[in-house]
Amino acid sequence: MARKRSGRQDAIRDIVRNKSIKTQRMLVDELRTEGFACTQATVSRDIADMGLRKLPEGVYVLSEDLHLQRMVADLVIEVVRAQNLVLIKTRPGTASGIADALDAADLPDVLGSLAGDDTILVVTPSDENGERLEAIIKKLCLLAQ
Amino acid sequence: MARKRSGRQDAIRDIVRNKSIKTQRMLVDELRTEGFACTQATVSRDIADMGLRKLPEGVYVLSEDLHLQRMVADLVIEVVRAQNLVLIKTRPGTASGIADALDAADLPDVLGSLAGDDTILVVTPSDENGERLEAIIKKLCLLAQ
DNA sequence: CATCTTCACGTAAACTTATGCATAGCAAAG
DNA sequence: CTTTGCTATGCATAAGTTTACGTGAAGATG
Repeated sequence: MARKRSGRQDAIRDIVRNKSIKTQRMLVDELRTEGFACTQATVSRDIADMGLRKLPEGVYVLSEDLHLQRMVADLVIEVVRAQNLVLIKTRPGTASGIADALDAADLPDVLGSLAGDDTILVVTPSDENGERLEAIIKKLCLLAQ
Repeated sequence: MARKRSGRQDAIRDIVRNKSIKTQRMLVDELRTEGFACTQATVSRDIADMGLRKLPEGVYVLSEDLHLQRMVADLVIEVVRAQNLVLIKTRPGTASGIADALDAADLPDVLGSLAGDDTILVVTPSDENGERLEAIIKKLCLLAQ
């Protein structure tokens, strides 16, 4: 039975990273499409357990991602992708700091990264992974916190 | 008419700095004791206007104080007071950084501060001001954010 | 087994915050 | 002195979140 719960919480992690979840109701709906039927009350408890945060913009974020979130929102200028490679253009001198935060966030799509002065090259396993990572970073860019 | 509003918002600033306000209802009550009669709806709008933040711990904080808030919560070890002087004991090497944040927050009680390596001396106008400042810092210490 | 305990969960209620609508007060224009 | 327009506000209510309570499943224990 604990299996159901932790599976669901894993799913929540994915969903929150990939979509902009603004209410617990939305999260319930997303979970349902992935085969996890539960109620909003349960999601409320999961959110408390997992320490999810709701930003002033009204979006839920993993607390592990908060640091990355702040750095990206403040310092990233542009994100582009070439197949499985994601290039992140940053403010001068900040690339390695962001790359550290990126590594620390331990995203499943990231194989490794290489930081210059104002550019980070991130290597992902496949084009698909690259696409997902690109989407995640771009989503983070939009949030101010 | 704008006078009423800005007076009230000044009062909110004071209240939020000096007490741990957890709900808009509490804020309405506090305002009422200071002669500002208004409803929760109005407070909700004031909070939005002023950019107040509700921390995960459930306490409202001025957004201007957020930076100070984070530093104090992370780095301050102890706060003591001798009359109008407040001594803040910090982690080694962080005193001047915290002092900067303290100055930047522009608290009404602070005349000036003097930072060593792991200690800050803050001078306030009177014993009363010292007491208030002590309370404010101690309040900030309790919050994790 | 029978009983007890614990844990996850749904339901419904309570609580907290945001908002649509109507209005009062004030100011500028006619 | 009206009319028009704008801002701040209250009221009622919607929207969103948390919580008290009860239930059932899965294990321990005797």
